[in-house]
Amino acid sequence: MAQTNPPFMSGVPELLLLRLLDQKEMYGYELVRSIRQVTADAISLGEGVIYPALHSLERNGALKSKRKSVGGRTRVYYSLTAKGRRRLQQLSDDWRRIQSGITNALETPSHAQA
Amino acid sequence: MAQTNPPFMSGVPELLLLRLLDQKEMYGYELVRSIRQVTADAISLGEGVIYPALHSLERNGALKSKRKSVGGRTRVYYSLTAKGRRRLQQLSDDWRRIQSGITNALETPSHAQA
DNA sequence: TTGAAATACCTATTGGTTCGAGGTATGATC
DNA sequence: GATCATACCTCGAACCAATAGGTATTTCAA
Repeated sequence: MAQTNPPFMSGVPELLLLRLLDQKEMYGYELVRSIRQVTADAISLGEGVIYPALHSLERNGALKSKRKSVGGRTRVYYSLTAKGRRRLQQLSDDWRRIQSGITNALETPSHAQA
Repeated sequence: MAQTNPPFMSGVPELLLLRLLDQKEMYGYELVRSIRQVTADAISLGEGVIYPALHSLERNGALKSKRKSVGGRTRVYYSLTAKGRRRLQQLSDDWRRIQSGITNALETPSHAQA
């Protein structure tokens, strides 16, 4: 089914990952749960979204990773690079621009004048 | 270059079209300008986005159209169907959900506790 | 002790859709 | 008579989120 490009989700995984990792380093599985938490269950992203997104962000230099062994388990911790912080800034700005545009449009009273 | 699915734009054309056409019937070229206006230039959608979106919305029954001749020019006016109004309602709800989720995530103080 | 659930990682495929560029034609303007 | 604004349209590319499926280890209850 793949229900791709669902409404309003483009760019969202990247923004959330950068935002969370800007606060502290985390590993993939943790990020999946964390995203549900910080969005109060409004947004839920599966591992099939998170892992590829992490890999792609690392590939283009926005994230760096290190492996850690914790209680017999291997975790891959990610954190932001300088480039990642710039990208976060840019995405946040984009988000706020779109957000305010839509808010304007939705709030325009139903029979307002130009 | 095609700069596709730029961050945060998925679903946006559909939402804006339904929203504007819920207020009054309009034609494509008019909608292009209107979107810039109601979003205070935050969002600008070209004809290459608007026309296919209108056709697709009409195809699946959210819009109905009628041709009008105005001063020698042919215009295709679109308006919402009942299905279109339901779709608008659903998209608005989706938008508000995502929007509040992201706002939560972005506003979380940088070193907040779980 | 066995087996289910949670933890933790991963990939392949699909599908939808936005975008820029380009194309036609008419009316207005200079 | 040329250029601009109006008004419609299509095509192709690029992108990327989602589902589904796959591996392996630890934990815990029956």
